[in-house]
Formats: sequence, C-alpha cells, structure tokens
Amino acid sequence: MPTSMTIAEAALATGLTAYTLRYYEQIGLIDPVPRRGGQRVYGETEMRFIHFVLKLRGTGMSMRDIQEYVRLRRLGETPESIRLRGDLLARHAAYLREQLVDLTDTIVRLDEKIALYRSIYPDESIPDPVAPASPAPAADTPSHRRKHA
Amino acid sequence: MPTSMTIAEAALATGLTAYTLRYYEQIGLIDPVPRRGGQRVYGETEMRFIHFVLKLRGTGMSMRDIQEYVRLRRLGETPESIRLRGDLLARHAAYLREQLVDLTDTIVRLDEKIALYRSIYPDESIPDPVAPASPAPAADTPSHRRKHA
DNA sequence: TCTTGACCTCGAGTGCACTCGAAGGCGTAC
DNA sequence: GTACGCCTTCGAGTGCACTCGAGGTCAAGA
Repeated sequence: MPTSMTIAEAALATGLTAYTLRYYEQIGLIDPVPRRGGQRVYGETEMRFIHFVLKLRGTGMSMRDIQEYVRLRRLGETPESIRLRGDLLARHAAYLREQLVDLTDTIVRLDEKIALYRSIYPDESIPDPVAPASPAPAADTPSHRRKHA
Repeated sequence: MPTSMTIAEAALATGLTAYTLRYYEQIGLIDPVPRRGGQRVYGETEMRFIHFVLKLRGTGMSMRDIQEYVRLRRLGETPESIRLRGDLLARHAAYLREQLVDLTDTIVRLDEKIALYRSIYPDESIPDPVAPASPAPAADTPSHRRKHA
C-alpha cells in the first residue's frame, strides 16, 4: 500500500472506479487532488478524506450535504465554517440515531417472520453466516442500495 | 382512518404520492390492489403490506429483491416459496446487522468530530434535538437518501 | 526515436426511480 | 342530464449518479 497512489490504485483501494473518482472531484464531493505531470496523485490525506466521505455517503448523507461540507472545509478554520460543519455533522448524526432505531426494529420483525417461515418447513435452509469455506464467491448475494429514507 | 381507502388517502397514509403507489403496483413492488368500479381500494391488508415493503425499502433492500419477495408471496405457501422468502429476508437481516455496526461506528466518529469543532468555538450552535416549539416547520433540515452501500 | 500504457478532459449515454400530463371513465349532487 | 371531482391508463419527461468513448498528453522502456 504505497503512501502515494495513482487513480487506478486509489480506485482499487476505495472500491470505486477511476471514472467515479474523477466524477466526485468534478462535482466537488472531494477536493481537487494534487497533480504531478498532469496526473492525480492520491496521498494519505486524500485517501483518509475520501474514506470519510464514503462513510457519510454510505450511511445516507445526500451528495448535496457532502458537497456543502467539503465547500465549508475549503473555507478554512473560520468560526462560521467550523460551526456550520458541526451543524451538518450533528444533523447527520441525529439522522443516524433514528436510522439505528428503525434498523433495530426492522431486524426484529424480519427475525420473527423468518422464524415463522422456518417453523413451517424447518428443512435445511440458508446456511447462516457460517463461512462455507467455498473458494468461489461468485454466488448472487442479493444487491443492496445506498439511499436511506 | 377508514379501513378502506382511496389511492389519495393511501398516499397520505404512506407518505408516497398516488403516482408512486401506481408505479409500485405496476413494477410489482406491491400486489395488484383490488378495484371497485375500476378504482383501487386499499384495505387494511394492503396497507399493512405496503408499510412492510416501505420498511424493507427504507432499510436498503433493492427494488429487485422486493419484487422477487412479492413474486414468491404470490406463489402461495409452497415449501419452495416459503424457503426462498425466508432466505431473502435472512440475507437482508444479515445485511442490516452489518449496517448496524457501520452506523454505530459512524456515529462515534461523527460525535468525535463534532466535539472537536465545538471545542474550538464553543459558542451557541445547533439547538440540539430539543423541540424549539416553532409553529413553522419550514426549515431546511437537510435531505437524506434512501440507498445503502 | 518510437512505442506502449496509463493517464488526461470533455461531452454524451445509461439506468433507475420516480413524476407528470393528456384523455377519458365513474358516481354523486344539483 | 350534466357538471364535478377523483379516479383510470398510457406514454413521455426529469434528475441523479454514474459510466463510457474519443481524442490527446506524458513518462518510461526497447
């Protein structure tokens, strides 16, 4: 893991594509990445921030709000910027606490339904999250989505 | 809250639009709703199921998987259908347990960052989730999204 | 020097999840 | 009976978040 990556390496490290990394930079979801000879160089600082942004996005913060957060960060450590960034994150944290409740409730309901199904035909079923030691991970574990309510 | 609703009432009750309710029916995200005189009548059964579907969608299950779940349900209580439904829900529940961990971690990191910001300029800030008794809820609490990672 | 490969920008294309408008049907109120 | 309001279907339009291709640049290796 070099401390300084090309866009292809950064893509690999984030799970995004190079296309998407450029796109995120273009729309201001991440800051402009420093160049050397015209090419983007992703350092530790950049990678750390990208991962943070992905954590925000992955937990349902809107692109709009992330853009705003990045914009505020670029303004530097002024009282205004700091305060607004805090507010943005605080609102997201509040949203996540709601999500937490909703998720927990949903898990309970699902488990009930699953138990009901299993009680009707208690045959073999999905092998439960016990690693089946299969070398081929090509199964179709179902897709999930990124957006929240 | 009548036990039998028009599409407009159902929309109100779910927070969706009538457009979206028809769209969901069209793409098989919900079963065809019984009609009377050509018009959809939403009974308790329908409403309960729609709310369940919204819970799945709201916690990040893909439209594709929900469609599959609904399709299986229409097949009736055959062993195959029951088993597959159980698997689908079990996989979603497993996904939610992962989400739970991710969310919790994100909340911790956000709280740290927020505390840092507050420590720099500990002025007034967002009034924390204490209802401000304002009669105008027209403020711009920031948007959140539905998709998960 | 010349080739190769990974990178660059720009603009256009894609798929999804809605969102809406047009044209028409049905049932109650006057 | 006709006006009204809410419903119907169908097809087209919208906005977002990518996704890709074309044409060009740059540095390293044969």
